[in-house]
Amino acid sequence: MSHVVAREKFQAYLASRGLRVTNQRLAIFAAALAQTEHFTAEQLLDQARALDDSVSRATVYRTLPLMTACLLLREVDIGSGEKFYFATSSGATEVAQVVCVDCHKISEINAPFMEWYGSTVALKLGLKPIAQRLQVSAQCIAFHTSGRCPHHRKK
Amino acid sequence: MSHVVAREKFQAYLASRGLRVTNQRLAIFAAALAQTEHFTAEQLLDQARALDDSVSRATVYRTLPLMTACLLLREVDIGSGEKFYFATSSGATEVAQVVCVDCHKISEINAPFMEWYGSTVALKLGLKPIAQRLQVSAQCIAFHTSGRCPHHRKK
DNA sequence: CTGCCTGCAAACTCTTTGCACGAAT
DNA sequence: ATTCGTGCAAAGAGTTTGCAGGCAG
Repeated sequence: MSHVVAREKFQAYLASRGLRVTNQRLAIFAAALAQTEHFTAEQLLDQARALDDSVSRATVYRTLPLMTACLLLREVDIGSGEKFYFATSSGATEVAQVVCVDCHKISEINAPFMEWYGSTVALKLGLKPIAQRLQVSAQCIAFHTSGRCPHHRKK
Repeated sequence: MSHVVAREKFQAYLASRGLRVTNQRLAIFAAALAQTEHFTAEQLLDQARALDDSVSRATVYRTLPLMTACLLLREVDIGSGEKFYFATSSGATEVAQVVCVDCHKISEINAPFMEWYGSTVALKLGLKPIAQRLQVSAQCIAFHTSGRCPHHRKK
């Protein structure tokens, strides 16, 4: 989805809810879409401040739910204490995450029959499936052989 | 796995690590295995205190990793802020969780090909798969039709 | 103008940790 | 005796929220 189309989608969502289009929300939106990897609220705050230094942490936390609600962002919780976010790419509706146990880098992959699986299994239990998530923990081959991961992060 | 077998497994694990078998650890162990649903650290603290009122919150948090390390408990993170635990039932190695979006009740189901899926997908990316988790969010049928869920929890 | 938005800082939740006492081996 | 375990309370991390002033519509 192009940046322009995404921005229209965001503004349309705000308008439909009677919410205002502020500079802070636009800066956070732009920073979020500019990321090439999964990011945390704190990382987004840094990036958004580079565009508009008046952006506060509170507004980032208040804007993230808006962007996930209109499907511009996907929230990913890998159980590490902090949540990650990533721009919803083109039409990929069924994705799973692969998390490197060493550097914690998150990759997304298509997971074709995940939805079918959730439906089958939930219906068997008398439930109406809403969503499903699949996460795979793995080691980079590089890490497995050399003991070091090429994408090491600080934390 | 019977209670007795499980306790032997726990004690063997402690012994193998040079850790001591204390009344508090045994109370926490017994309380954990007595649960019929997924539980939080706080709920376990209450139950363990019913068996031994000297058990502290810190010891619960220090004992949970021991019980998960020796595979007596499974840790389940549904992204709600707090972690849940559940006794590892008989031989079920491949399980997925179904979480009711209304009451947040967690059910476990067999997920036969989950491991195969993780392996396939991770290898395709040049990764060595370690573990995978699949979670399905769903509505109880009762909730879907009547708007109320039979297992409503307070929080 | 009106009422939603914002930044700030304090509050909150869950979990971890430092310390001095206590108990298992 | 030694050494590990424990309770307590404070610290920590991430996120949410109350409030008074600010800005979009």
